[in-house]
Amino acid sequence: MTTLADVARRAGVAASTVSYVLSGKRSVSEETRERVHRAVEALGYHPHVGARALASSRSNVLALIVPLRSDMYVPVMMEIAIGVVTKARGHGYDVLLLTNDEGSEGIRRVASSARADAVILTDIGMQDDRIATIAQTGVDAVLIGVHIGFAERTLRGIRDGAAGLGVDLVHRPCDGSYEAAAGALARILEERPHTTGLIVQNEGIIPPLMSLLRTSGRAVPEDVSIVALCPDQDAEQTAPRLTSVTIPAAELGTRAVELLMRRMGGGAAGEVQLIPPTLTVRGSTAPAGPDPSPSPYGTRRTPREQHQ
Amino acid sequence: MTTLADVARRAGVAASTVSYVLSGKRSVSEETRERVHRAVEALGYHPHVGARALASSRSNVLALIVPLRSDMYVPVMMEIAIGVVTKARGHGYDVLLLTNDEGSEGIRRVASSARADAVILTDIGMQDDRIATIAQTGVDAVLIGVHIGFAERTLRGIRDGAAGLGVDLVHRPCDGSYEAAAGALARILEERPHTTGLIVQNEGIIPPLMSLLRTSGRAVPEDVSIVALCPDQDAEQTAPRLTSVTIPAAELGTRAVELLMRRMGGGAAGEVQLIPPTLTVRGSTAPAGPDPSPSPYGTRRTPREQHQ
DNA sequence: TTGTAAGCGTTATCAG
DNA sequence: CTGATAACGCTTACAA
Repeated sequence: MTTLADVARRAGVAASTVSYVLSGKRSVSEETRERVHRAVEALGYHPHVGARALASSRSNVLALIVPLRSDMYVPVMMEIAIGVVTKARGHGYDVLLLTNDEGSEGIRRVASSARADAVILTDIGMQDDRIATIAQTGVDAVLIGVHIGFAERTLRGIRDGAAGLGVDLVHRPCDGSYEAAAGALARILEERPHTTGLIVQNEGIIPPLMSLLRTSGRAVPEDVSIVALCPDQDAEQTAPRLTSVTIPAAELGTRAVELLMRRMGGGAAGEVQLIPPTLTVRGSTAPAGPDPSPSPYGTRRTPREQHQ
Repeated sequence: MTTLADVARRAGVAASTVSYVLSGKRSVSEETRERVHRAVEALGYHPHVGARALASSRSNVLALIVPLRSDMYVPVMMEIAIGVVTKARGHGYDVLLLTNDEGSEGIRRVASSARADAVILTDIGMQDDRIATIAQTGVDAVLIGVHIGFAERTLRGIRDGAAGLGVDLVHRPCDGSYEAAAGALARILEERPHTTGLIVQNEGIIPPLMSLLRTSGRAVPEDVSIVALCPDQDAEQTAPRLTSVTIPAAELGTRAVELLMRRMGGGAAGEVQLIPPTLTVRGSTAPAGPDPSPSPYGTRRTPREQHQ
C-alpha cells in the first residue's frame, strides 16, 4: 500500500506538504505542488480514508436510508439513489446504503461510529421515531418526503384547481387490480356519463384502464383525456402516450445532497424545499368539447401546484 | 464522542481488554466481559470505524456497483441491492453504493483508499475493463451476471426444450411499444394461426399484448397460454395473473455476499454459481387442446433450466 | 513557503 | 487471563 510518506519521499517534501497540496488548506508554491501531483500520479496514490477520518473526524460519507419493502416506489427510489450518489461523488463523498429495518439504531450506529457524516431519509412515516433520534444525536440529516401526505396534498391541489376552474370533480379511489379498475371506471361513467377527463394517480391501473376505455368504445383523447401521475417510463408505454406529472426523483436526490453540503458547510438548519413536479403533455389529452382541436405534442410546461 | 478508553475506564480494565471483549479474539473472564458490556451499554459506545480500519486494515465495507442508466432492470437492481445490504449487515458489513460511471477508476479508488474490502459488480459488459482492474488490484470481487448473455441463453434453453418436446417454436423479437407488440402478434397469428402459447421476455409488451389478445377475441388461457419472464409484481397486475419465470434477484444479492464472506475468510477464488429461476404457475396457462381443464393456480415448481 | 510533531481511536504484539 | 505500548496513515497546530 502506498502512503503519504511514500509520496512525500518521492516528491522530496514533507508529508504535511503533500497533505496540504491535496486538501488545498494552505498555499503551496506552484513548483512543489507540481512535484507532489506528479508523485501522486506516478504512485497511483489514494489517501487511506480511515486514517483521514480518524485525523479529521470527517468520513466523507453520506448514509442513504431506503425502505426495505420496496414494492411501491421502486423506480423513484432508484432514481433518487442514483441522483444522490452522482451528486455526492461530485463533492468527494461516498454513499452508504442502509435499509430502514435498522431503524433508529442504524442512524445512531453510523453517526456515532463515524461511518457517515450525515444521513438522508427517504420514507418518512407519520410518527417516525428516527426524527427524534436525529435531533438527539445531532447528526446532519435531510428528509426526502415522497410519501408523507403526498396523496392527500395532491388530491387537495386537484380539488382546488377544479373548483377554481368550475370543473366538476369526482374522486374514486381504487387499488391496482383489473377488477377494481373496471369497477371504478364503470361507476364513474354511470354516475357521470359525460366525464371528459380522468386523472390517474395509481400507475398500476393504467393498463387495465386503457384497455377498458378501448373496449367500451371511448377514444383517447377524443372522447376522454387522461393525465397520469407516474414515471415518464410508464407514460410512454401506452398508445397513445400519456400526458403525465412526474415526481422529479433524480432532482430530489441531488437537491438533498446540495442541502447537506450547504448545511455541513455551516448553513442554516430546518430548511424546507418544495420541488415542483413537471407536467409533460403527450398524446392522451385534448381540449374538451364537440370539436376537439389537435393536442400539443411533446411540449413541457410547469404547473403552479407543488408537492414535496 | 465516547471512545474505547472511556469504556475501559468505566469498566476498570485496560483498553486492550475492551477491544478483545468486542472482537472475541482472545478469551476474557466471564466477569470482566460482563463489566465491559455493561459499560458499553451505559455509554452507548460504538467503535470508531476509521480508527478500526486504520489499525486492522479492514474497513468492513462492501462496495456495490450499479448501472447508472437504470431504465431496464430497475426492480431487479433494487431487489439485489436490498438483498446485499441485508445480508451484509448480518455479517457486520456496511454497503457502499457506487455507479458504474466511475468505471475502473472507481474500483481502484475504493480498493486502494481502503474504503471497501470487496466489490460487487452487477452489470457486466462483454468487454468489461473493470474485470482486468479487479485482477490487477487484487481486490476481492464478485460479479452478478444478470445481463451477460442472458437473452441468448434463455432463448437457447427455450429452443432446446421445445425441440425435446416436439413443440413448434417461432422467435419474434420486438421492442416495448404498443405498435411493435401489435405488429409482432399479428405476424405470429398470421404465420401460425393455431399458436397455443406465448413466451414473453420483454415485460413492457405485457399490457399491449393482453389487450390485443382480448380485443382479437382470444381468451387467456383457454385459447392461448402465456408465460412471462418478468418480476412477480408485473405478473400479478394483469387479469388473469400471469404464469411467470422470475429472476431471483434478492437471492442473487445474498448469495453474492455469502460468496464474498467465504472468499475473504480464505475461501477459493473463481467460484461460479448458477441460480435456478423459479416458475410460478398462475392463471395464464392451461393445457393445450380442444377441451382445456382448469389450470393449477398458485403452486410453484422449479424448472431444470438455469440461468446465471 | 515549508517542515516538525502531536495526536486521532483502534488493533495487536509483547510482557507479565 | 490481563496490561502496556507500538504501530496504523493522516491532519493540523506550531515553528521556522
